Amino acid sequence: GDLLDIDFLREMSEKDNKIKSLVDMGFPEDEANMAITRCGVDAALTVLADSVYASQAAGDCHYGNLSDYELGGRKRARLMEGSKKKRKRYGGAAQGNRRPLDGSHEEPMPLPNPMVGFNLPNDRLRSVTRRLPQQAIGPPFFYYENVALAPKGVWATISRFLYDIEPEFVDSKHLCAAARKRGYIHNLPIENRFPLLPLPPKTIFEAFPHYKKWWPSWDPRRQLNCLQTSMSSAKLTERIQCALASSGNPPPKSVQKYVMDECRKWNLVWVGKNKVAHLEPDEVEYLLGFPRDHTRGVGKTERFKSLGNSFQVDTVAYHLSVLKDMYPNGVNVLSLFTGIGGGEVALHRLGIHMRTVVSVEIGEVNRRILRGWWDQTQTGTLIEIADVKSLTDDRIATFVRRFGGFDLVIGGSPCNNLAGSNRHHRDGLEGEQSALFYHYFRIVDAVKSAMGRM
DNA sequence: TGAAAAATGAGCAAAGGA
DNA sequence: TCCTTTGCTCATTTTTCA
Repeated sequence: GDLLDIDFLREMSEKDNKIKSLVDMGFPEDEANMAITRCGVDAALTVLADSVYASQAAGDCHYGNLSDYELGGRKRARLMEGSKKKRKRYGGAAQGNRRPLDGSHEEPMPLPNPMVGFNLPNDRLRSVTRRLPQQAIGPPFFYYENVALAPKGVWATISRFLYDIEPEFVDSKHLCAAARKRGYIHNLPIENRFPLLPLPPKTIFEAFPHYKKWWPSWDPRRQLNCLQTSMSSAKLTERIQCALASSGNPPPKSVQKYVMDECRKWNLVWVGKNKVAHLEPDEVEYLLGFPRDHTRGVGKTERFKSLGNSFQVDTVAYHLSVLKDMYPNGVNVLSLFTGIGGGEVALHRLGIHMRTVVSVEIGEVNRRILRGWWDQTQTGTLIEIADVKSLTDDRIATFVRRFGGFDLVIGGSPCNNLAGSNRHHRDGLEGEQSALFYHYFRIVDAVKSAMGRM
């Protein structure tokens, strides 16, 4: 009796959680409920989401808020088709299978080595050609970004929702002095890209010549690791200084290993005899391609957090450069999860005029930073929205009518639940913040269909 | 082919400071 | 009191190396 009750309660709370997640993804509650009834409470969220779409495509959702989720006839067929095709290709279990179709059952998405994307500046040799799937071709152009090293299956799911486009994985260490392994899914042409000038320094010493003075010969680093959202404490600097001071020169291998491990983990640089320190905010701004003092005026910790979450501007600008010739009169941009405006800075540095930017960003500090930069550098219109969930399909249609459509939908959705350094809630694409990816998809699709009606 | 090393947009509670 | 900083958490995946 007790066991049964516990099982029952577990199932109920599991069901509540799944419904909440699906609602967070932008599905109506009753359709989420139906999908769970069809597929079972243990089905993975991706399966449930597919099921809702398949059901909508089949036209059997005679209830619920149709207007928000209405899809054109062609698109319905496409979504259902894609759903079937994928199920076959991935050899996944049919809906209703009690075993969840989680990442472990997805087709692997191998990361390229070296991680150079489709091509790099001044490297025509390695350039590849690609054919976009028919349903991926714009308008609008869109550009999506997230961490490359996500849990298994995440990129397969993201790619499946974003019209089966193959991700472009790029490590920004090929364009600047710091690593940044990211995946980009976009429907932009990849021929005739050009980089921002001047080309950024690609080594630590080129970026910060004065560090050469104290750099020991046994520290082989020439580039930095990924710039993250938090910095090491002063105590670590002290511990390293003590360890080095109480050993010879050069220090024994064991001390070298301890120091190098910490230096790599925290991106420490040599600023004095036996003295390492973390980077300063203006150095991170520089490495990421932002103008000096872009994030100035907020607390140091806030600056590191916002910068750690942002684009590497040179990398993104290289991909966006193809827009310059296409839009000599400027672009209308829908910017989701804008952060401190890496995409906007990239367009500006490319010399692409932004007539309008509709920006969605939850962080008040980030909105303030973007507004400050915009008012100083731009002549176009900036509309700031806080919550992606409040950007309904109706509002999107209104914006599309008002501005004559969006030329670019750009954004990187939250990586909190995907990032390797998250020890607490690395729950994948279904995690609380990372599930906002589904809003990115919803909004791109809403822009697509609103523009199709123009 | 396997084990070990390295890398990674993080998050929490508690201490510290204005 | 509220906000910022610090120490600790020890996961997952890919790459390197024997």
